Amino acid sequence: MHLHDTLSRSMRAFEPSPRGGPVLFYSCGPTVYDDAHIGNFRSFLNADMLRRALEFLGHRVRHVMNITDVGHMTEDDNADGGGEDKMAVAGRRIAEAKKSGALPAGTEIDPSDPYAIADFYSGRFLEDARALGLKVAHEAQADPTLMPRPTHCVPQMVALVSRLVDRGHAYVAADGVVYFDVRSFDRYGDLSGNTLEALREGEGGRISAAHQSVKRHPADFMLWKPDPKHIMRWDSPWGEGYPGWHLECSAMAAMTLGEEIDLHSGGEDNIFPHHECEIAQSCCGFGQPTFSRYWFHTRHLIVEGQKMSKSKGNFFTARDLFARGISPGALRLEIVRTHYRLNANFTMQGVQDCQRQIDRWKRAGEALAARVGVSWTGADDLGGAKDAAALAARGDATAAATTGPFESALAAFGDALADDLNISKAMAALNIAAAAEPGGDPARELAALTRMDAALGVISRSTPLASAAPRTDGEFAARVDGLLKDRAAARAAKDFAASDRIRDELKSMGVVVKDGPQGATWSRV
RNA sequence: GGCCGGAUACCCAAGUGGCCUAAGGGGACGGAUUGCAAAUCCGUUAUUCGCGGGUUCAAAUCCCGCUCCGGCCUCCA
Repeated sequence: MHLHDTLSRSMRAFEPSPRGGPVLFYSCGPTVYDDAHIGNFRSFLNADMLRRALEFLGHRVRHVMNITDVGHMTEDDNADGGGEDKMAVAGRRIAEAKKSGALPAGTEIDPSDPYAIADFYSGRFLEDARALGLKVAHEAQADPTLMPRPTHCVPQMVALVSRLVDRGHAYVAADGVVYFDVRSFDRYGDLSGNTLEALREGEGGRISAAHQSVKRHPADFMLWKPDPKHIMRWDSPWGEGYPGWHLECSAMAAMTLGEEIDLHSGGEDNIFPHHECEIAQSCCGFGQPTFSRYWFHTRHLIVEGQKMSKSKGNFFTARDLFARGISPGALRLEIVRTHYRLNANFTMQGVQDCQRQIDRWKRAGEALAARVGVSWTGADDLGGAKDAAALAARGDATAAATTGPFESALAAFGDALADDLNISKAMAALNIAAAAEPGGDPARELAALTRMDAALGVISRSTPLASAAPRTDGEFAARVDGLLKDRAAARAAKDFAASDRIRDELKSMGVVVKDGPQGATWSRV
């Protein structure tokens, strides 16, 4: 596999580490003080796609994604943690929602308890993530260590700060805050291309002189801030307080994967300062020359050609879209199909395109499954490869001479994924197979399709969630059935005017009728 | 101001020197099917790759300039 590596700014062949074992992959996950939006999910889903692509190509992967449950400051720009904790802000928002009755029924949450707020939103995040097929979120149900939380790792963070202080890479400033000394690490800036000189200029305009005075260098960043009044705080050798926001990932990556990892992913905005600081902390703290062997960053998502923002009305969380009846599979494909190093343009039209696309693949699979005599709903998130192997085993090995279109597509599909995760090209390979004259052994064909779907992760989630399901309570369904019966009678009597009138009436109820060989079926728009 | 990406048909999106008179999907249009629809199937849909120069036997692909869009420069996926 070839991957673009942010640190070397070049395409590099992905070589497994000589240490052996699975590929060690750490992804920066969400901060749970609000619902994750589709832009957040682009980064998480691209990480998931990379992981699935590696697995398709025969690697074993241990994927860890953190869930940040400490709030961090609204004015982290001060680098010493000014402003208000985001958990406190979220608490106020929840308190208001509670007052106005906007919270979902049955939600019991204490807005003044930051842990409760974090639990509330992390629960919702995990629901969304599992719906969208984030494999790590499924695995974490059996092994929670795969999705670590900083509040459970404070001792490790404190230990890391101690090591940095001991090794002379960190110091306690006059204000009692522990800072990382960026000039003690000569590779600081390598990832982002920033130089200490350029950072000193502070052209971002967010560095205030008052906060800089205590630091040895303006780019020095906070590791621990003593603050006995903070909403979330822990004991430490530097006083009761809270950790710096870059620290958690260095500590948790080391704790869950090791001091040197293979892959690290995040959104492009994480490159600086977050990942730059992680490298400094990890390399200096653990004495490793390399923190992550490859760096994978996803560009941002725009919506309908514009930057996503609440004021423009184009700000979507995953659950907003699920509630509108958009299937998780269609949302996943729309978010993931644009190459990860390009800005993706999310559109409602695109979601629809993706739904139709997935439906075609699904039909092709169902047709094959019918011939094999099995039921099939796409690859399972955890057992996709096993399912495919079992199906292939049912196949007729003696028919090896006639390879069908899906089996033939595997090579091109894999090559496309191996080419820096070229998903569009992989989709084209799959489409060419889906459009081809069916051939080969159906069980092996279905196995091939299942393998490709295990890499894309879309077919099994291509129907809307139950929460968005059409109203099918007895009264409504009985009314629809009654009208359909009338319509069937009218059609039998060739009274098509009456038949169309009833169809219009159903349409006004939000019901679309389809006449099939087995009679009419209906669905909600 | 500095640094970094991008611009391919109505939309999304591959293609990074000859196999490109540009993949794939959606849409639109035409046909089959249908009482009419829906769904499905078949066909058509960029001699051209933001604009202007240049290099080359050969450029969407390389170089220079310009325009526009996006990102980062201590909130952010």
